[in-house]
Amino acid sequence: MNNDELKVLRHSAQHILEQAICNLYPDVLMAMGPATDTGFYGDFEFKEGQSISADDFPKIEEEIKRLIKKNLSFKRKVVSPAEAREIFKDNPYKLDWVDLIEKRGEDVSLYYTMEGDKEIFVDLCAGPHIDSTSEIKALKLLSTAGAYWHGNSDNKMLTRIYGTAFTSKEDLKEYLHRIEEAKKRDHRKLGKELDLFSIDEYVGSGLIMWHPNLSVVREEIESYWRREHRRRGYKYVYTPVIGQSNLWETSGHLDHFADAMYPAMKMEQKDKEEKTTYYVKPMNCPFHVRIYKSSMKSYKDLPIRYCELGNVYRFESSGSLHGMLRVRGFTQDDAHIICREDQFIKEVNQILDFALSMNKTFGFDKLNVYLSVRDPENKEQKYIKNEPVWQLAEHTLEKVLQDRKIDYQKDVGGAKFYGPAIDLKAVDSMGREWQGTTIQLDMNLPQKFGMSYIGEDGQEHTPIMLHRTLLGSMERFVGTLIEQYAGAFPVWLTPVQVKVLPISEKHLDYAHKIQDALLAEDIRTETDDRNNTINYQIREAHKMKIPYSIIVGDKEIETNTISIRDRKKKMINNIPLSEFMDKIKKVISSKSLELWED
RNA sequence: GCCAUUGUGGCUCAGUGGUAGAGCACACCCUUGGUAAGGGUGGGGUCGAGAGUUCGAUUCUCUCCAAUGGCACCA
Repeated sequence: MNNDELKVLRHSAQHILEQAICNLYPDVLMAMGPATDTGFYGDFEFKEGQSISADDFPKIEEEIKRLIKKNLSFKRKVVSPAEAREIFKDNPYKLDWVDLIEKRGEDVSLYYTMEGDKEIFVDLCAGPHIDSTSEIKALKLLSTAGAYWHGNSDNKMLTRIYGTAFTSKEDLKEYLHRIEEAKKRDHRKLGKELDLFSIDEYVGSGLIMWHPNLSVVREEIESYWRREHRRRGYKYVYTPVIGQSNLWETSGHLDHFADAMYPAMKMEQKDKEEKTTYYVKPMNCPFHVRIYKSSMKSYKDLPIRYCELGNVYRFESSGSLHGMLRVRGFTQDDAHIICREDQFIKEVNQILDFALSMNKTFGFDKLNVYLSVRDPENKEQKYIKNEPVWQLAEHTLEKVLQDRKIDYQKDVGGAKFYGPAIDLKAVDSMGREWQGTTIQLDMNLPQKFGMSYIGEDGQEHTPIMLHRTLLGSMERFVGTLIEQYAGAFPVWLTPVQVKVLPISEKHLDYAHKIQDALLAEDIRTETDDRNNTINYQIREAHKMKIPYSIIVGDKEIETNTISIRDRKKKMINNIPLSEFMDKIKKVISSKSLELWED
């Protein structure tokens, strides 16, 4: 059965869910429910005071099974809007749908659930459906959630029930198994197990503390990042974490981004003369603009590429926080490129190349590409006004993608308040998307701050400005990286590259000798000098996903060699240290994703 | 922010209207062990915070905080 057929099956399963719910809870109002890539869901409005949770699933599943066993079929019937309104006169959600369908000029189709030739249930539905519910061999309800009607937070919140269905019990079992496996890769779980990071209630939600282990990973990424930027003509800058209110007024952040900013710090009590207000920065751009403006620029100076690992803080809504992937304080691998109009397309292409190569180094070779454009319904409040420039900007970015023949989707409403963007998103262990790379055209700051350069003609011109991040933020990127590798980092990134395990205490001196020799070559090495059995030490090293364990005992000392067991359980006995050293150095310098190079 | 669920030693989790337990981790002792847990002893928790009901609350109720799954937001 292919995916489309499976979707039809699940859509039919969803109808059965609705019917089961209506049988068990006669006062319920069904709103809507589609099939998804992995299952289906249904949105319901339960009677005031009535709620539903996973505890109710067995009862509902039993009712669903009872219905499925009847070998029900589905019958399509096209009716007039008026007829549909009569049938669903007590259900405002269905009436809402009828209005919508009528407005679109589509047929209003109903699907009757049939027991033999008896109509036992009806729903508004475009179809299609399976021939008989007997095709549904396995069905499971998975979770409940709240969801707004039409996805709009001004509307009422409904109760959503998620479930999935398959054509065989084995497929369902395999699916559930896959979810369990994916959960093991969760960076929050691995973050604890591998002692990588923590979020502390005392410090605050969404604020990450990087433990020593993960700090090593970050340090390696950052030095790689710096080197690559230097090679591509970027200049590093450092800017403050706070800035005065006039900076944020001019930039437009207080008009368009204030919701996400930490509240103002007012200094009037400290000094009655000076009533300055400061804000913690949610973005680095205004600072880079001020650096640009600190001196007169010629057309010959452009493009200028300022880059910074900039710490920004945003007060993200409590419900959106998620481990390291959505946080309130983060370090963007930010850069601003200020260029002439004739340089702009080339710069965008260079950034795209840079982003793809950077992501590839870390094993992200497939990322979902989005062109983020304005939401046409919400143009007025959400975005700065300048219709012709918006259109040109969106068109130009789209053309870059088209010329490169990159597959992309449009993210309508995904544009920043100051301009459209090209966004690359990675997928986490549970299939959720997280944006890393973003390339944004800024149509706001050059004008707002009066940025200029002197052209060949001796006149002042306004430059074009691009914002971009390649990794997104260190937090989000490393979070997805943990999941990508399931905690087993490639050797060049991994916190402890080698663990030396002495068989007994009398081999400790030799173990330290090996450790010192490796440390002298900048290979991150530790010795397990706790008084434990070798089995125990191996187990510990393996649990911590350390790439190479070096085991030393009498045999190794006698022959002046080492024995290795890697984290994939491969064993190499009694080789000279120098031989191993050559190999690991090669693996590190090539940033290999493997443990051994040929 | 909204809906639902959850919150017990560092971690994973059991448990009860009469102020708490297990395993792992940790400390000490014994053991000196060759490729995924050697043995013993011990320390450690105002049961997320506050209020209420009760003779008595970790257990019941309410509020708050945090986490989880979604939705909304953001990017």
